[in-house]
Amino acid sequence: MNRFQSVRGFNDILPPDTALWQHLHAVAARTFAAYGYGEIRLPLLEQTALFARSIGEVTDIVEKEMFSFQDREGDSLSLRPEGTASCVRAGLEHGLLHNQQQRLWYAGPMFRHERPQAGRYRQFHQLGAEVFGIGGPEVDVELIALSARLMRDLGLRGLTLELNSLGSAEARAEYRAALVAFLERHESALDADSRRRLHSNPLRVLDSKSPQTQEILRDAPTMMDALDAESRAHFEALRQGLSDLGIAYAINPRLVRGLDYYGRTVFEWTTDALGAQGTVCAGGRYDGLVQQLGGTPTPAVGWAAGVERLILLMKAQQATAPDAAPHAYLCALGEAPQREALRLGERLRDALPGLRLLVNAGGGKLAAQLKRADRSGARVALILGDAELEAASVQVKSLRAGAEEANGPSASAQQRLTWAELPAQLSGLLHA
RNA sequence: GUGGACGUAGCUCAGUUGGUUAGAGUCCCAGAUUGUGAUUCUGGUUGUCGGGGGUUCGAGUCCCCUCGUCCACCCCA
Repeated sequence: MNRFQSVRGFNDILPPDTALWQHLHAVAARTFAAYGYGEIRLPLLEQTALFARSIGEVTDIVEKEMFSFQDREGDSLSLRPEGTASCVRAGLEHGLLHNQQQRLWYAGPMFRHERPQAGRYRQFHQLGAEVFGIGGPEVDVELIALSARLMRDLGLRGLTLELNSLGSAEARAEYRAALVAFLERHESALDADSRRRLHSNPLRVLDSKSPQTQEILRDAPTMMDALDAESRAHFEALRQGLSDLGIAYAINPRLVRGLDYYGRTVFEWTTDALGAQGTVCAGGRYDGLVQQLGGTPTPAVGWAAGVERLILLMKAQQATAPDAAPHAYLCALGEAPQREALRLGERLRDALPGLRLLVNAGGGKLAAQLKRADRSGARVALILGDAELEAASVQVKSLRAGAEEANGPSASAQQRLTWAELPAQLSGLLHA
């Protein structure tokens, strides 16, 4: 028997995990709304050239990680590896960026052909925010504050905010030259990966994990020292703004980005609870990208968070999602009661919006039904047999007797109610 | 892409130096007890031992290939 398997790195998300995902999205939507951000929904497929132009031709993402293919017309298309490029493209295409300020957020799957690992998948999900048309450091502060609130409201703890500035394009070019000159003097002592990056993407040498390379970097020039006056002022204002809001941060002069479009502010929320995939949310300023994609110069900042990693952290820290178990479980004994149970169920749902009612559809003995009711997490079982049907009533039996049992053998509460009395009794469950 | 560990019932795992018909717990189902759900007892279902090939009289166990998971590198959210 040759059963199908899901494609490597493309995962199913099942209950009860989906409850965590729903909770995360609900909290995110609420948080973005609290800051006046509008949701933008973008396609999964774009022209390959869009990503090559925005992310950078020589980045690993574009060189070897995109799912690219030719469609029937021979156009080269790619599944999006990130959201910012599409967001800018859509903004330009619909005039959203024309002399305007925009606060946008998005959520959805992204695709990168990497070797899967915990917290790293080929289809993964990001939650992102982008602000266009505001160049001042206050927006950087706002975006970081938003991300901080989001993670706090998800119940996450122990995250570190790292901060750096990559300066203006000119300052960065000068710094890059200085860094390359420095590293070339120590080239023979660098690890192989760093030697390879020395000429393709020298800034990435800064976050090399090789201890030997980090040793050499101790004496390397830093971007901080090379900052242009304007970027320096921007960075100072950002630091001040974060302090004003009581948001703690650590300056990490080695913090760089893998995507080419970033400049000035860059930041990352990291954790040590997730092994090698410790970055949970990252972003920065990318004032040059809109122009690079054919628009007029437009300042922009944004960040993206890895949903799988947030979920992993929520689980590790036992963050809880709101209880989604049914409030009540309706057991029906026999044919006529079973038909009536479906009708009664509809009436109860009409009467009590928000009620989570599971009607047993499988039939079976009462003992078995009660067992299922118990397992479902419901707080009460409603029992409908022929006798009850006759009297237009049900027996209401409370489950979840764990607390009672601790206090000794108490007969669990059971009472008989008419259908008319039910809604009033059950409404208490909605607010318990 | 590189290196390493690991794949045995739905889940967690045991399976001795290769040796009959592959096991436990849990879950699920049925029955008994019970107060109609917990508990207890009895019985039952479930596996091409990830897949393919090889060595052998004989492979879950050894070898090769392959797929998958995990860890680190790499990359990044």
